[in-house]
Amino acid sequence: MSPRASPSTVRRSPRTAARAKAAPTGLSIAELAREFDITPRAIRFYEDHGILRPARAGLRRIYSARDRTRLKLTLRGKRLGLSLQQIRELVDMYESRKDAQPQARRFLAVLAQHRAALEQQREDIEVTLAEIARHEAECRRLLKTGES
Amino acid sequence: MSPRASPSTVRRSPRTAARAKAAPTGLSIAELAREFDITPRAIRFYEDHGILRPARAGLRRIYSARDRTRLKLTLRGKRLGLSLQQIRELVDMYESRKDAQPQARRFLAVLAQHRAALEQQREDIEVTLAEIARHEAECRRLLKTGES
DNA sequence: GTTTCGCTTGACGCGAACGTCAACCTTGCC
DNA sequence: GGCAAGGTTGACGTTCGCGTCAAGCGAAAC
Repeated sequence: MSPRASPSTVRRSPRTAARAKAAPTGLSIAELAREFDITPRAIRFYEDHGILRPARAGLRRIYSARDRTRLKLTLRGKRLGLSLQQIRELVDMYESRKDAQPQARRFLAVLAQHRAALEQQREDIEVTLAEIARHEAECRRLLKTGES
Repeated sequence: MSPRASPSTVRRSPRTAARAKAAPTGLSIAELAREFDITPRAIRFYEDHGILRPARAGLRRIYSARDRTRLKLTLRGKRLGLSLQQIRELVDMYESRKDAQPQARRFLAVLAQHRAALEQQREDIEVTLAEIARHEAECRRLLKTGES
């Protein structure tokens, strides 16, 4: 495990801490990057693709709790193999008002698709884990019989 | 769902069928491609990266049942987000003799790593599926209350 | 005032995983 | 012999997801 900084352990440099006195809720890009163990470049890249829309103080980006949540969802999506486009669709929907009927119906359709994909993936994982278990057992058996 | 050909439904063109009379076990690249719903180019690409090593009849590639298995593992690995390098490592190990102790130990280490990754991924999937269920319920609730 | 730190916007580079196109070679049928 | 179907090897193009400079800016520290 790489030493990831927990949310409560976001290191602020002296400079940054001083500057953020009046806004304890907003994170700088570097702080956010450290918290999730990614590079600022990646975060800007996600913004370029419409996934994040941080507030600005002049030019500098300020990340809210909402942005943090979206980023968290983004990284989980990546671990599951989704493309940034798909991720954008999903997080947009998660936050969209679902009170309009056509929106809600479309939402349900997309959710159903993703659910199907995820269930397929879970199946793949179960099968692979079972295979791994078999190989591990076989391996250990061979190691034992081979010993003195 | 796209109309995938089942293994028992591998269409052979008249020409190909005639040519394969004497070797019912070997598949041509196009046949294999159809069976798994990928392009021949992809299959050759996997060969370039050491994942497949089909026999040859002259220049033409002939795929055995073993090759089919490796390809199947490959595609499952891809669905799980593995790189072709990782996939090669895995399928090589799956087929390697595990009777030599150092090999077996290394094998166990790699397996443990992959298992950890897969378990993390399964966790991600469970969480996401739960979220999806919540959103679906919410959505349907809103649709109902909104109706007449 | 100037240096420094953290950040900004381009712009180009890159590896992975193929798609696509060109040119050529066999095999088998007419 | 001729022709088409299927296959072969390059070689270059493309998309995705960033990495890596380069040049500049604004606020703080000296």
